[in-house]
Amino acid sequence: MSQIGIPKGTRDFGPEVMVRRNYIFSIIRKCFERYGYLPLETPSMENLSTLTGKYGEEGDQLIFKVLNNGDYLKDADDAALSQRDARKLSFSICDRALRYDLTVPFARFVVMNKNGLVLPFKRYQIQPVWRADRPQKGRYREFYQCDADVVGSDSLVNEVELIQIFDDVLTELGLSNFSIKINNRKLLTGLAALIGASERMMDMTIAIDKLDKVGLEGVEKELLDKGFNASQLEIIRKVLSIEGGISEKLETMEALLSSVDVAKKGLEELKYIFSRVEKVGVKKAKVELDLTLARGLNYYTGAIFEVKVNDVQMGSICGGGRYDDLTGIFGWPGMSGVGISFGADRIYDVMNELKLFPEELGATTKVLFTNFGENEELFILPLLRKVREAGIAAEIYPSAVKLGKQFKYADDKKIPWVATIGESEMANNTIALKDLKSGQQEVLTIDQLITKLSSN
RNA sequence: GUGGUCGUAGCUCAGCUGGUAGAGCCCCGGUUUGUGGUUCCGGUUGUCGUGGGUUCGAGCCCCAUCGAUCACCCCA
Repeated sequence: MSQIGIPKGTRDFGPEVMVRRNYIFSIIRKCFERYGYLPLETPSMENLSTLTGKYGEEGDQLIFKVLNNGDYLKDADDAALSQRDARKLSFSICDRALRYDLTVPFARFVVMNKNGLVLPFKRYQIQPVWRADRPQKGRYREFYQCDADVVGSDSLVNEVELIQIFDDVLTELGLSNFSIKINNRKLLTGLAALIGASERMMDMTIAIDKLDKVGLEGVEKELLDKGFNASQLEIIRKVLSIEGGISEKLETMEALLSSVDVAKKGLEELKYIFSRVEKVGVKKAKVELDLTLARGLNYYTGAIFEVKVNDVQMGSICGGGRYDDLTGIFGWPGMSGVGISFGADRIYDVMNELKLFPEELGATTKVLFTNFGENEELFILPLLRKVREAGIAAEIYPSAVKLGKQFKYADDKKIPWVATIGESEMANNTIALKDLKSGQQEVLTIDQLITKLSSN
């Protein structure tokens, strides 16, 4: 047994997987560009201080830290070292960390470049992120996020368009049974205020976020454990029991929460978003108002989104929301932003499970020229150049092995055409072109071959 | 961080109540040497994850360890 391997939660992507991944990425990228977003890349590493405190306590612990170079113990925290307090110690021996998401590095970029940006600034970013989580189904330690964010605009038109992007991309990828769940953090803030537990809003939201998993009773139990009292539970239960369509839910919430200004604002925002989405229409998405949606990331303040595929056992494949003051932490307050993120790896897993990848993605090389020897090689090389210049992916088998082996290579690599040139073809200036799928073979000139393969 | 399941040829796995390892696929060669995928014949492959223990004897039982996987927490 060999001992080589790769770190837990990471993966190699072989050619056939990469072809499919690129298919996903290209559809997402094209859609982002159709909506006016521009590309951005940031470094894999950020300063540790840039990342800490943005993802909640739980999130901070999942940040991969990078050990300093050189004599990194020189500045180590002596107290932490002697107490073997690894967490505390890490801050004195790690100045950098791998990025945990794309939104925070984006906010950092915006602040650093505030003088040169055209506002509102719309960017997209497709890069890997790292989380020191324990891997399981659909959860990796290195995975790709595909983000689109806009900062410098309060307009809810952005929210509406981002919902359209979810719908456009996932529909184009062939998904049909998925739900875009929408909520607004302001409602949760308002609810917490109403029951007099503003400072414990996170505890509350984390508990009610589990409604579909543990049921109403489970949620109430968790809330009780966390010290909420009966009258508080009463109100929360009312909210969680709200049923019906989007407008009914909104009306009921209004009746419950209209005394709280924040909540009122949140309800107005939601109404606006839903009415516009309805007006513009969706392709395949089911747009839902999910009052239990909370989302763990600390920085969200307004609308929040999550996308789930309904017929596959898998966590959410996309997320997003509005954050009013993410740039404020880096010294530029008042810049509201909103963004979404596609989890490419989960989308890949879902599409794989549902067999949604098109068949023909595998074929890259279109035609293989067989190799009989040096004379033929000399004859073929110029032809090959001509074929490639016509935009046709072509290759020559690099050595003159048995013909059967060369055909098998084409077959294994799913190359659809094989061009054979031997003595008689050279004499007549022709090519024997075989269609591996049908088994048919015909004799063509080079120009006929190019015409044929260009139109296929 | 907590818990469950599983580690046998390159891959997927079998191996009965403990008696010194198998199948299919893949790969390689052949089927008279310019035609793959289909048929037929032949061949290679393993310190049974690692370390220890029980036993006359362990792939199988016990302990430890590492790895994979699933669930919880949280999240894409």
